[in-house]
Amino acid sequence: MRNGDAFDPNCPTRLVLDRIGDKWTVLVVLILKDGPLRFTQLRDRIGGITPKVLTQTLRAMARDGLVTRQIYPEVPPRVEYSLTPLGHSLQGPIRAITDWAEENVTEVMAAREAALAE
Amino acid sequence: MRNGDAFDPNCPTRLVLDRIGDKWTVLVVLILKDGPLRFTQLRDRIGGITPKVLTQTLRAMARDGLVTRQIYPEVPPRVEYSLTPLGHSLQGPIRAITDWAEENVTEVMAAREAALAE
DNA sequence: CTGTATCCTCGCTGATACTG
DNA sequence: CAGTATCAGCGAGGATACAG
Repeated sequence: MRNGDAFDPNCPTRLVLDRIGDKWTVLVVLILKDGPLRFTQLRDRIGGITPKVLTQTLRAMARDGLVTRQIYPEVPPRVEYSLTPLGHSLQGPIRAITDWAEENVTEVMAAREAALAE
Repeated sequence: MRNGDAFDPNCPTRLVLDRIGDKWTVLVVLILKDGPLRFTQLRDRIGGITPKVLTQTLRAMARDGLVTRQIYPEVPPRVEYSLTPLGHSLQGPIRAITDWAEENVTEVMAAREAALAE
């Protein structure tokens, strides 16, 4: 099972890995962690993301129960996205990664330099 | 900086995220954690990976200092791959993810079911 | 404001075959 | 045994324009 976890798309590990591997998803989690934001706010904060891709990302996250989509029937229309408790809990694993990254980035970069020198 | 971490390819977080998002890299770490293996052994254990992709994965990991490539000048040739201490330490973040996945998979799956029902 | 609808390109993956 | 070479195909992702 440990061996097969990348081949079964239904494997929990694979599932989470695919989401965490997506840079937009990680960014959304980090940006939404302080409170709900509207579509345009998200877009501006992230910067460089097209509306299509942002929509895709948010839809996927909503499907998986990571964010909720709150629609206010006003004019002009307003939609707010916020993290669910599940989405908030994702910060744990993400933190583990960013911490590791900050701790070891110098070593990784050094390895790359060394590889280039060859 | 927290906002920009996905756009700068040199950002440590982005760097690690890209590697962890790659299913083959994660598998290699998990499989090599008990000791060195040869190219063919890795291929057989992983199953379903082509030599080209396995080579690409191992080269990338070697560049980043995650694995070492030990060549024994024998006939027939023998090459062993093993995790560096840095590679071993990657198990921490990976564990954080797999743990989260196993803990929350039911909730995620439930959210998906609910989304489908709509 | 909050998205959809197209189109297009690019990189990655896998299949297959071949070499030192 | 341990790769390299080559090619084809697919799908994600971005640019742009438009709609409710």
